[in-house]
Amino acid sequence: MPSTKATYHHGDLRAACLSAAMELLEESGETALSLRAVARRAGVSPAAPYRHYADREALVSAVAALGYRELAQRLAAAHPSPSTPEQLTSVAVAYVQFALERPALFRIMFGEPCNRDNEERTAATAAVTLYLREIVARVFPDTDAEAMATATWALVHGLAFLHLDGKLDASTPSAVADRVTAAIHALLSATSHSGRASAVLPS
Amino acid sequence: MPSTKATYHHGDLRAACLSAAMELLEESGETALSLRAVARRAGVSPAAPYRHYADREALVSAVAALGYRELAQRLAAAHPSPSTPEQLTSVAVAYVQFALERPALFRIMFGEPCNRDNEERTAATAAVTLYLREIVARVFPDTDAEAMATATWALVHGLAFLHLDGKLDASTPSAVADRVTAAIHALLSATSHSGRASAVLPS
DNA sequence: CTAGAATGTTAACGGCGCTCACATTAGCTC
DNA sequence: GAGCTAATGTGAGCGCCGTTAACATTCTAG
Repeated sequence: MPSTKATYHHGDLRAACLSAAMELLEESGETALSLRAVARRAGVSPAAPYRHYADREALVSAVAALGYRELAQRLAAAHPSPSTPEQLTSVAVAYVQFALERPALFRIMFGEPCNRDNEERTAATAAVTLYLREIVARVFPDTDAEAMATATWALVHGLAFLHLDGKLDASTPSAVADRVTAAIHALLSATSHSGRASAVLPS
Repeated sequence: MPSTKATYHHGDLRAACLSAAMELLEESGETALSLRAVARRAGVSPAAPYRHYADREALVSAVAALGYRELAQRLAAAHPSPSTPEQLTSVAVAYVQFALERPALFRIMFGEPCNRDNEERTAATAAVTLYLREIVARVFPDTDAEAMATATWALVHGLAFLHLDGKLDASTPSAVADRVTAAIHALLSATSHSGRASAVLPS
């Protein structure tokens, strides 16, 4: 018998709402997250979550924060501490795959008009930023770390969104991986050739 | 007296809905587009738009398509036919500024789970894709045009979204422009293995 | 002129976010 | 343990939303 049930008080509804929300996001591919659905899933009345989350935005921010942590895990799993462009590329592929495998979560993390002053959320994104900057500084030691980190994040983030929106074909994971790799490679090799804009060098 | 009013039939409700939607998007910075609000703005009953749009998605797609056209105009205004990295950068800045000046529209264009098979929408994005590839092929003649076009679009698109979501500071337009420029230059001057990163672009 | 297509209105359904009054319980104090 | 208080749940209800169905008005073709 589950000790957390059959009682008027739920036990830990706050956490239960969070995992219910995660479940719903995994199941229903693209539909928006509804507080009432979360309450239903948690086996609780529609008003109950409001004891733990000020409003829908608060729940969404908590979900997003959790999403950032899971994304960080996923990236670290792709490569613990990349130090070459190839390794960085594998991290980039992992980023895009995360977005494609969990589109609803990714959209909540980045797609919604967000609450800037939610501390949990900003803290989680700050962690991602830091992690990324560290990696970039290691892979490209002789560049402006901040600008380079911004650029790579934006590049990868943009690739994720364009695939997510169907602007780029995302039918098979390997095709996506190839495209991401090709895009990064193209950008990184652009300079050596176009150091002077008018110089057309043989490839 | 306005000839288009005071009659039972509206005249051109389809177009009126579109422009009403645009107005609402400009006014209410970030709130979602509601079909009922559009109907109110057009001075018509809540059910009337359904004679011209199958559902909310259809209206949203039409708005998005119009947004793509306006974005294309805006990019062309930044530079009619860029052929150097600097000129391309100015187009990139225009892209990000468009996103920041019209966040609600931009979110509708890219942020919503979109209807892949809406022809108007796909046609408009195809136009953007083509335009971009053409530019990129001109600026970087000796690279794989498709990969490079994908990469630059993703980079710029990612920059736009990260600013939009507050992941990057977007308080002043000039700061944004500087960051975009710096990011692009950082990427273009980053050479992985072949070392020399200091070969910056001719200014 | 008239029939029917096109385009509008009104009313209604269910789902949503959210609030308020109320019920139940947990935990602290004595 | 008994009793008070705060925390946490329920239920009813508000207004908004998307959407549909039945009905009204107007345009247009024959």
